[in-house]
Amino acid sequence: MYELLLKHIAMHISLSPDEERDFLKAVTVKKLRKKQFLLQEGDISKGSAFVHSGLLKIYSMDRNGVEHIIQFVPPGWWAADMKSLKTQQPGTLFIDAIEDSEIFWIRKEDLEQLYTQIPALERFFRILAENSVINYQERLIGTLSLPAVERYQAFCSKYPSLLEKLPQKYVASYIGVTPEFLSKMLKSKMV
Amino acid sequence: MYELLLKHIAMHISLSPDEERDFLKAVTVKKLRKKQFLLQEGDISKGSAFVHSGLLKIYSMDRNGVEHIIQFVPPGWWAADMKSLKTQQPGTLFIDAIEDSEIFWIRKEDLEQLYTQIPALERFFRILAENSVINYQERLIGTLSLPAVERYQAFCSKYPSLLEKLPQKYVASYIGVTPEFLSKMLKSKMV
DNA sequence: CGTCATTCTTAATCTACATTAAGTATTTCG
DNA sequence: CGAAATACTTAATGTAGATTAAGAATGACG
Repeated sequence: MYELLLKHIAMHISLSPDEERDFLKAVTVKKLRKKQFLLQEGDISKGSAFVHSGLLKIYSMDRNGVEHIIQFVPPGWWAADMKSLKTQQPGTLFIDAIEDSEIFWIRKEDLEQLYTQIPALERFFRILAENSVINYQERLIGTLSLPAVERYQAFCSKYPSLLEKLPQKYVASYIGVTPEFLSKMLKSKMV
Repeated sequence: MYELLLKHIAMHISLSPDEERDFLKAVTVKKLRKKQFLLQEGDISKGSAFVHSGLLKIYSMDRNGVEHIIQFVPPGWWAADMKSLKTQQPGTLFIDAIEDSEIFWIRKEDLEQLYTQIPALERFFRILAENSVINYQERLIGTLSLPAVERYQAFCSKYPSLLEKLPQKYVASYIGVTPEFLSKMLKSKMV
C-alpha cells in the first residue's frame, strides 16, 4: 500500500522501522474522482497530500475565469496550497483531479508533531521545499526569457510522460499560452 | 555584529547559547563592492550568503545578454544559487552587489554538518525554503495572469522600501518588461 | 449507438509589449 | 569641476501572442 510513499522518503532520508510506523499512523487514504476538488479558492488548507496514483493539478483562476496551472502532481509528488497551509488563512489556489486518483493525506498538526519527534522528516521536507524552489526559479526564468515555443520544448523534455496523458489545453495553461496558440505552434511545425 | 542574523533566526526557531556559538563559528564575514560578483554563471556554488548590509541581486542572463532578475536580496535575506549549491554542478545564475554590501558566508559542508548537530537549524531552513516556494508561486501566477501595470503595482506594495533605492531598470527586469516600457507606463500615469 | 459535452483547429483581427534609435538627465569619479 | 559612463525618456515601428468566433474531431455516458 505505502511502498511508493516509503520509497520516495527513502530516496532522501532513512527512517527506523519505528519512525516509519509512527509516520504511517498519521497517514490516511483518500480517493478523488476525476474533476473532484481537493481544495478550492477560499478554503483553509488543513494538510498535505501525497499522490499515490492518478494525477492532480494545482492552479489559480484569474478574474476572467481562466485557469493558470502552477503544477501538475503525478504519483510520487506532494500537493498543497503552501501559503494557506502555513498561515491557516483562506487560500487562492484550486487543487483537483485530472483523473481518478488515490492520495495519502497527512494533517498539518500531525506533521508538525512528527517534525519534532522525527528530525529526519524535517530534513525530508526541507529537501523537497528546496527542490521546489529550484523548479519554480527555473520556470520563472523560462517565462521571463524564453518564447512560447521554447517553453513548450522545455516542458516536453522535462515531463515526457505527462505529455502523453495530458489534454493539450492543460499544457498550454502550464506554459502560459492560450490553447489556440499552442495548437497553432504545433501545426506550424515550429516545434 | 551578528545581531541581525541572530534576530532573523530567532524569528523562526530558538537556539541555545551553545548552538548559537557553534553556528556563528561557521560564519565568516565578506565585503562586496558595488558591482562585484558573489557568483557567476558557470561557478559551482560553495555556500550561502546572509546579507547583513547593502543589497544584492540574483539574475540569469539570456542569450541576447539581457539580465532577468529573479530576486533582490536586502539585509536579512539569504542568497545562493540553490541548484548549483545542491548539485555541485556549474550554475546558471549570477549574484552581484547593487551597492557596497557586507555578507555572512557559510560553507555548504559546514551547514550540512550543523544540520545534523542542530536539528532546529534544519527547521529554520525548511521554513525559509517553504516561504521561498510561496513567493515564487505568487510571482509565477503574476507573470502568467497579470498585465505589466499590475505586476508593477504588486511590486510597489510588496517592496516599498526597495522601490526607493533601486534604479528603475532593475525593477523593470524584475517584473519582466523592458526599461522603455516601464518608463512609458510611469509617464502615462497608468500607475 | 447516438447525443451532448469537451477538446482541438482554423483564420481573421487586435493589442500589449518589444525593438530601435535618438536625445536628455543624472551619476560617478579622476 | 568636467568628462564619460550610466540611467531615463520619447516616439516610430514591429511582432508574439491574445481574442473572437466558427466549425470539426473526439470522447463520455445514458
